[in-house]
Amino acid sequence: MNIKQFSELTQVSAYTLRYYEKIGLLKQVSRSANGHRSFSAKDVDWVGFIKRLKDMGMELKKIQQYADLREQGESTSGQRKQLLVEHVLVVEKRIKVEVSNLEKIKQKIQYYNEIN
Amino acid sequence: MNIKQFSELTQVSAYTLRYYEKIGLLKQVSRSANGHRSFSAKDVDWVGFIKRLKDMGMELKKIQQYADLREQGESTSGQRKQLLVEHVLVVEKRIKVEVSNLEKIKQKIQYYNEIN
DNA sequence: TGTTGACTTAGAGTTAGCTCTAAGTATTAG
DNA sequence: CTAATACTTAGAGCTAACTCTAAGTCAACA
Repeated sequence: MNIKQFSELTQVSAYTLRYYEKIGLLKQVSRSANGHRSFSAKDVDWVGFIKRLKDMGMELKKIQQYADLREQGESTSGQRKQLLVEHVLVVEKRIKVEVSNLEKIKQKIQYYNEIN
Repeated sequence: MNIKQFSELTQVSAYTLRYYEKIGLLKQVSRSANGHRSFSAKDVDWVGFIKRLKDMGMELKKIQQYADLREQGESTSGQRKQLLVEHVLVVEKRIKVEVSNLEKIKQKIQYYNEIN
């Protein structure tokens, strides 16, 4: 699959895909005879996972660490798990803050309702 | 209260406070005889509110709109309420996504637990 | 009296994460 | 054969939200 098709499938722009490769998020992307990138189904999964981590607010640098570990093979699965466990804690904390912010803002809205 | 004291109280740097004034988040900050900014208790509340909106992921541009309405007086309270109501929906949606992301990532962690 | 330190302004620099441009090569369609 | 299209690279440009610098004013203290 060339970069255009892959871009459409993953909903990540070709610019961004090249950038991800440059910063080490996408490793060893294979090339066809003419030197063009050739993406696999595995790459689709991996980019999907990157997107999820990003959506959870993980910085690209952290994701890159995960990518490095992943490249080193099975022996690093404990470390990768650890990265995820830590980030889960971050997100759980964040959700709590968001819920509490919501409460406060809803009180303010309630106040606006009362003055009208 | 001068900018240094206000900065410490609100935990917002003096740089950022001047920037907020420049982009219209802080309106009509009063000045003392020597031309220095002089902040009030009301300003403390307002910056606290800005911080909460920011923490809820509201962009400074949106907060600026709120600040504009606020400056125009009581007659705009309906519009300000509307801004908040809309943002509450955004945050509620976001929380749902985060909860679902958490679930997926926890499954992955579970998988890591099983292979060890 | 001089120097320290808090303030003022306009505008430049920083960071993350893209997004785009320029210049060039290779394949495909008419 | 020519034109359009898809790709390649290095590196510049963009946006949000700061963060800092430079140059200057002014009050207080030794």
